[in-house]
Amino acid sequence: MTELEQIKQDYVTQWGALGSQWGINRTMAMIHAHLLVSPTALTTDDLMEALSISRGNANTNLRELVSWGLIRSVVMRGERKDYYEAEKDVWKIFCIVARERKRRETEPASMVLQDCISRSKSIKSAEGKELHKQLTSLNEFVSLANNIMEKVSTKGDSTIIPKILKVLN
Amino acid sequence: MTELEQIKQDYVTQWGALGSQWGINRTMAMIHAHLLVSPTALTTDDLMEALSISRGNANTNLRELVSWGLIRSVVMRGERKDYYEAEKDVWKIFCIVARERKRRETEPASMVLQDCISRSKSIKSAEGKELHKQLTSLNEFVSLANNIMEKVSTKGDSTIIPKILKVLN
DNA sequence: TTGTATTTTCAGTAATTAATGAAAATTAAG
DNA sequence: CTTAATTTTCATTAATTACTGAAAATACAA
Repeated sequence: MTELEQIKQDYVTQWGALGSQWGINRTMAMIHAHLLVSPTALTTDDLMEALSISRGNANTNLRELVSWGLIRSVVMRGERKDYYEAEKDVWKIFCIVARERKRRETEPASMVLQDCISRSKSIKSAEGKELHKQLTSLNEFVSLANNIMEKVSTKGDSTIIPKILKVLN
Repeated sequence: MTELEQIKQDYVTQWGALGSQWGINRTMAMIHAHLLVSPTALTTDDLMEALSISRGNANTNLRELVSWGLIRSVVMRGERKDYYEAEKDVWKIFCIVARERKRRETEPASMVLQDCISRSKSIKSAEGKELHKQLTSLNEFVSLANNIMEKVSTKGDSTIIPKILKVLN
């Protein structure tokens, strides 16, 4: 194994280990990492061999990555196998992650809160009013995060971030 | 069970179910949700009873929530039991979440990338140069997210968010 | 200091998620 | 249309995470 291959393998392995901190499974993170640094689109067989995983596992996680929008299927003329490549533009990755975070985290949370807020609205007791107030306050935070991610993920302009950083400084 | 109690229970249960999407376990999310809407600080026994969980489970998750900074232990005069309360200021919650996301997600990811970037720097092949380039690009994205979360979590001023939203619009 | 209250720990169990590998289903080439 | 390549599915197993409950450790009151 060359130094290059060792570096690549370490990167993919460690990236995979971090996956579970991000709420995705290790294999999905490893596949993504591998495709991110691959100069060419790869087949299921390529990935099975590179990562020592089963065909079923590869298939499941490739489909999940496609649903995230982080990778796409590529048609290769003259080939019957599906090829996959990763989205490599870091700005686009950023938007995808923000969008998916919104979809999987802040939107469902806000829906739960809104339901409980509307149900608690008509409760007259002091305790009920306090619950209503607290849930409303919490929903403001969640909606705010939702709003920020919505805006970030729909901005087609990578110059937006320097502007945000300017405000922060 | 009153309507109020039903709403509270639904909120806690559903919040708990969302926890696994956020990378925390269901019980930890439920404890946090319960403390967030509790008018008073609560004991381990209170939580055990309210959420039907074991003492060991309660202890483990309370300690984890304390390490996140989302709850704190409260000294009650004349009481031997530990009481816990949640941080209820939504702006502070926002900062805590940003800080912990940074600590658990973007910082470790950036460390992995930086290590691999420095190791790939001396590789002369075209493939090595391409790997170096792609890892560097990816690290820019991760460092950017890191930077934003650093700034957000250390700003002691809740007026910063309207400014960010203004830039986004 | 003793006894009891309280918290923490941890061996073992339970629950959930991830993965395998072979069969079923689908697709494409001849 | 047939055959083979390829992908998807799914029953089962494996791995990982979460939880229990009792014992150990710690803290506090008398």
